Amino acid sequence: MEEYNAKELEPKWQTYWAQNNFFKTKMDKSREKYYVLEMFPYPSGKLHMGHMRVYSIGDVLARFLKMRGYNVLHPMGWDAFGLPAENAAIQHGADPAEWTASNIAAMKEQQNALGLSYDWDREVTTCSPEYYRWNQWLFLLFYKNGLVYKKKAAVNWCPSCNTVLANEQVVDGGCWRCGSEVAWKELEQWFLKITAYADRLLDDLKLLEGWPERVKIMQENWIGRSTGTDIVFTVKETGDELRIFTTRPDTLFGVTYMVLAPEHPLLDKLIAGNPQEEEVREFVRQMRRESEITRTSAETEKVGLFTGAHAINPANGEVVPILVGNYVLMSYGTGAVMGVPAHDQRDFLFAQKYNLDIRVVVNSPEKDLTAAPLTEAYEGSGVLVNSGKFDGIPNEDAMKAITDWLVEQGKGKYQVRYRLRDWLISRQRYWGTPIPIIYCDNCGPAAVPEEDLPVMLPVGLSLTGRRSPLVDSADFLHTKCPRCGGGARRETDTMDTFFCSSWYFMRYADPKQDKAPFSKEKVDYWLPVDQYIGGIEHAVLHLLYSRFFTKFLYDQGLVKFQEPFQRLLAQGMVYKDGAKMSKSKGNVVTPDEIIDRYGADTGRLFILFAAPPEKDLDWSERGVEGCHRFLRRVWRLFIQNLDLFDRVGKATDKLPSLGQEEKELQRAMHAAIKKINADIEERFNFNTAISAIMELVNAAYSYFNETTPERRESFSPLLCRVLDTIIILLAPFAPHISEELWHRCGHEESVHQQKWPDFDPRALAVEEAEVVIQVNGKVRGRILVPVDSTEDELLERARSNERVRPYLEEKEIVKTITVPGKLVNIVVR
RNA sequence: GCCGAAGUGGCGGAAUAGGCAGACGCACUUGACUCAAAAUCAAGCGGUCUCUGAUCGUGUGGGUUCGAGUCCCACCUUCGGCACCA
Repeated sequence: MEEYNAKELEPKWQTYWAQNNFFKTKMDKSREKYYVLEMFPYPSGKLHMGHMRVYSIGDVLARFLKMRGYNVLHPMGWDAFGLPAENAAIQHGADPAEWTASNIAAMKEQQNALGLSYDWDREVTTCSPEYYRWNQWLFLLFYKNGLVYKKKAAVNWCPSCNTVLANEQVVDGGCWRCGSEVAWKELEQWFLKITAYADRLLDDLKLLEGWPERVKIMQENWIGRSTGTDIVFTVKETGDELRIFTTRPDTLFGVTYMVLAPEHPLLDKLIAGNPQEEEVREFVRQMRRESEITRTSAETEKVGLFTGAHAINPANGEVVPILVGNYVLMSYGTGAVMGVPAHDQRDFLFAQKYNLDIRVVVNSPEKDLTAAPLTEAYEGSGVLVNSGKFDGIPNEDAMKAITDWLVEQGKGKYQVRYRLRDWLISRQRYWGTPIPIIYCDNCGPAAVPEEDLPVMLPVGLSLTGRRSPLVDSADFLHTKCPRCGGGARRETDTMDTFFCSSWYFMRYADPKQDKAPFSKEKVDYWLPVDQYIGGIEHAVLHLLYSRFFTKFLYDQGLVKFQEPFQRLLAQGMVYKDGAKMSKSKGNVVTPDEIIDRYGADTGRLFILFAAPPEKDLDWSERGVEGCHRFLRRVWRLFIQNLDLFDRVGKATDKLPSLGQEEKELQRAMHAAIKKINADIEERFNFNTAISAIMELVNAAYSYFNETTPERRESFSPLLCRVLDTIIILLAPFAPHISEELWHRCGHEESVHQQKWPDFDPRALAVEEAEVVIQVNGKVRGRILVPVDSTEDELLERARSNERVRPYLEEKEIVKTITVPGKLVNIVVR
């Protein structure tokens, strides 16, 4: 018998699909669309198992939905700007553009070898001028709307990548890409005002019903909204206003000191001429050397220094010392805080250390806190004391009462603050989208006029690794001022690559458009993405930025949707031997190896069968072999029974009425269809969908073992239907073997163009069902009963069952519970 | 410390609305075929015991219920996120 040979048949069908333009997608307003998207990769040149997993998931969905009748958009592209290309250039003298292009070609070949159903006509490559031109266009749109600004700020600097990083790109104090410890640098940088959208980014998380809860919570934490009050204190010595933010305005009368961030603008003036001046200056210098990350880590001890100045509490006129402290951040709130040691544990420890006053202003309902010195801060609720006219008010009410009172006097206002900071988008690197800004000594910074876009990234520069070659490229640097026409120079910073990936999913709708980023009509039809699939590592990077872009484009009237991704699937990681695959551990298995040894179908099947998509997966060579064995088993089932298919059409009209075995097989088929539909559509549980196909194949084998060839021949139309259905059900998971067997069975057109089957509830209906009999909740017997039995009949049969009877003897039946068609429970005493 | 997810056979995992715990697969055991092996096919496969049956069993301890892997309370362990955000 002919053996299953994946190596031979897989390339054959890949070519067939490509030549017949199987995966080309056209806009068709008469049909319902479905947009399936996997996060596009960085073209590193090599596909790893994580890629294989995410693409396999997406491909099953795309193929399944296509067979369900949707007009499916399933594109692929390249997040092609970024550091590795540039580093390869520095280390091996490669040309970043060529290096990237050859990596793309290599990866695309691997993707095609996996049998992925992409519409390659829509391929998007972010490092091509046709794409990054629209990055620049969008940058200018943000700029015109006041959402891009340049400011000098202390920013995260990765010494190894030689560039700045956004807050989201600092992970545990290190660079997200290379892990190097991030330093602190004062630089003038471009920022995107994502904080202007903080509220909407937070509130609209509620709309994302198809997102995993954990991702939404991560974004919520990252945005970190707190509502409170801004309160204005007065500096006693200078009369300056000192503004702080607090979420506990009810404790205002308990303030015993104030603390400023080392970078606070008032500090210089406050210490001038004081005995503490030099000491404070030294402290500030020291703080500026440390990054915000190390300075504010939980392990770092709080340090404070008296400035010599004092503040006047607007509530009671009290004079309290002003300190400077390492733990106060200039980048959050106003860069200054009030200290209430009695009601904040951090303040309490700080006050103990520096011997500052501790005054109770919220009394505990359980214990009078004013009686003895506190041993820890009281952060709970209670009634106000030592708070003038607010004494006796519950502290929750006092928050509003005190704030209202401050507002009346012009000493405060309600305020909402966020942990989220503006997105730093400039990078001091070469391989990225040039920021379209021109600096003129006479006119200042100016936007590059739209008709001059794209600002081309020059090629053929030599890269030294010391600094961006754009800085040294006279051709690039020197230009004319768009306002006065005089000599001017270009911005040499490029954009963070996350800028590119924040809208690429819209470009797929209209990838060749050269008048705009995309045509409204096409984006209106295809977007939003119905199902997005990717790694959890982008929970607050790409996924937050893309939501921000979408909301901005919505405000500009360019798109009609406010959220880019309807449903999100965060797929788990691929492990082997309990550890992440890595070269150093020597536990790497590559998609290439698997395709070579077993074929793409086996690899896809294993990766989908071994675990549900959102869970981590442990790679198992034995498991892969098991899946390969299953495909061979399917292969044999068909190849050995091809003669059945020859008879189709001849005997259809005189099919004898079905025997018990045929009915069972038919029921097994409909049960499998029902389960698989639910598993794919509602739950993404591909692992159980595949096990349902296995069960159906097992049922078919059982039938073939139990019946004679003559009998099978007389039922061949039914058997053909069952076998056809097996191929169709298998097609999204293992597309090549399915196509091969489909054609071998005598079909002309592709299996992937078949209509997906629906189950027939009538075929699923059974005449008799097995019912479990319990006595006091324990299974004591099973009976086969007609499904239309009444409750009384059921009970009677249960009671008289010989296995059950002994448990009922000399007992009183207290109660019975029946679940129709399933179970009877008799409660006895 | 705070927030979240998870904990089921030797292993990956299943049990979708509180109703037969362990589907499907792997590994293993036995048998058939074979000179033999591989492949394939068939059967078995949670623990314990007095083994045609009984009993225990879903991280631990309690609870709700006729009935709990599933719901509630407390705890343990593992993983992930946040971590002086005022």
